[in-house]
Amino acid sequence: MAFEYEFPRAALTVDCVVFGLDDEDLKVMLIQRNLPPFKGEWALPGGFVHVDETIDDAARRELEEETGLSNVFLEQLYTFGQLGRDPRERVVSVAYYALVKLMDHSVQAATDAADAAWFPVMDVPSLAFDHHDILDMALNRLKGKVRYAPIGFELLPKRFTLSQLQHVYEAILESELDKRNFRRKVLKTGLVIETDEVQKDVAHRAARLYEFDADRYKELEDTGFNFEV
Amino acid sequence: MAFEYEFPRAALTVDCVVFGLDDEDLKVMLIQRNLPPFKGEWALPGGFVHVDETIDDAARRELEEETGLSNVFLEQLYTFGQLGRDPRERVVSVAYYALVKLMDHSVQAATDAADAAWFPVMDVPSLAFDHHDILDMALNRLKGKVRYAPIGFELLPKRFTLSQLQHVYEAILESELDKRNFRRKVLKTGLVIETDEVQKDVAHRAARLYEFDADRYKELEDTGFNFEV
DNA sequence: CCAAAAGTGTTTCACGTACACCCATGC
DNA sequence: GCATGGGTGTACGTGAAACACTTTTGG
Repeated sequence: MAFEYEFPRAALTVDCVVFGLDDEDLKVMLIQRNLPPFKGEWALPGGFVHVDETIDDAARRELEEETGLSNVFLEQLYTFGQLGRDPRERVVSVAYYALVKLMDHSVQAATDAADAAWFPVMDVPSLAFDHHDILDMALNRLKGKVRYAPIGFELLPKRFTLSQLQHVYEAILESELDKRNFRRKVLKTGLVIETDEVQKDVAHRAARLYEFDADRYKELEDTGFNFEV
Repeated sequence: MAFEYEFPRAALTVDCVVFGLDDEDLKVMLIQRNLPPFKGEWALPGGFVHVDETIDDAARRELEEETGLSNVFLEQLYTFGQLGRDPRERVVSVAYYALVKLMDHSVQAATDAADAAWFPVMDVPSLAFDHHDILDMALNRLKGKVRYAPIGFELLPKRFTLSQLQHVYEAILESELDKRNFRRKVLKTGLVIETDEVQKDVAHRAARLYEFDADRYKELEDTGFNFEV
């Protein structure tokens, strides 16, 4: 007990909503708490912000510590400061959401922490604290942002088929899209480049693989451009 | 010095970017600091979050204390936690942006705090802390959000002319809009209702006054609707 | 040869956009 | 009567949406 202040201070934490796409389902990573409060319940990964690290750094550190994930898309979501959201004391939490490429690393590798697991976002268990509110807001942000920013790619491996990309959008937006219209629209943006590689080991006609052209997106962004799906 | 913690804690503050529309210009309210650090420089209104109030409440309280404004549109913007953003110690600030109806209360009434003043957003003085970053982000948020949410009305009195509404959009988006197309599009949303009142004391043909239909917006919102201008 | 997903064009309709003139009012 | 902003309609082109069949590959 060595740090003293003139006025009482809230504790500052980060919580991360980590999304991944597994087959057709949008999933979120949860960890089972092994400490009170809410011991044994599922919660978003997160923890305290150190006084000598930025909030972004804290989010990345906690993510790596608790789930082994690094080098992921991570963006600040909202700061939750309701009274009583933590039963112990006043805790203000800066929430982030992350998008990870589940198809690269298998789900296994990403969840070797025994108490971490992926849940379909449409079927999550009861959550600790106000983490349901945080998850809801993250889902809404994702649904909104995916329509005007090219973040869908963050859920896919570097090379992907257009059908995979379409499934990303369908999973996030919870609606079916027309294949021909989707392909035409995506290709017209000029932001996906065709490679000369095709799928392997599939029991049907192999689809062509594409890559997202991040450089071109940066150019277009400057000239006031809007990715739209 | 009565409050002790096991680990050092950041101080938590709120900062408010208050927008108003004065004639044709989008303006932001700044206050001149009378305490170090940055004494004498302009800054966003803000202050410390009390341990027993929510962050939203803190923002409203600071806004009222420092500028006399209450009952305004207020929304959380982003949380700024860079190291060194406050030279004294680690301070994390939750930024908000507010939209006020400048035409109701005259500018005078809103700025009777002697050290508060409105500046055109395109011509603000040098600001304390990282407040330029906060202002930039607030402007970008406003530009984005005004396109899909009916928040432009928050800058106008309850009853307004369609030309006033158009000026709101032109000021925020920094572009000129076609009068006929704008009126058609706005009226087609069904979210502005014609009153039987017209302007008074104008040196030309008096324009009809309209009101925003908040009830109808709530209905439409539920059925998945998007205000678009 | 069958199953499974890849890949491909056209038509239709709604909406965005560009554009110019008369009207009402106060001074 | 003139200056000032209020108010109105149409034509054109682009883009969104709906829609079905052939192709390729592995088993």
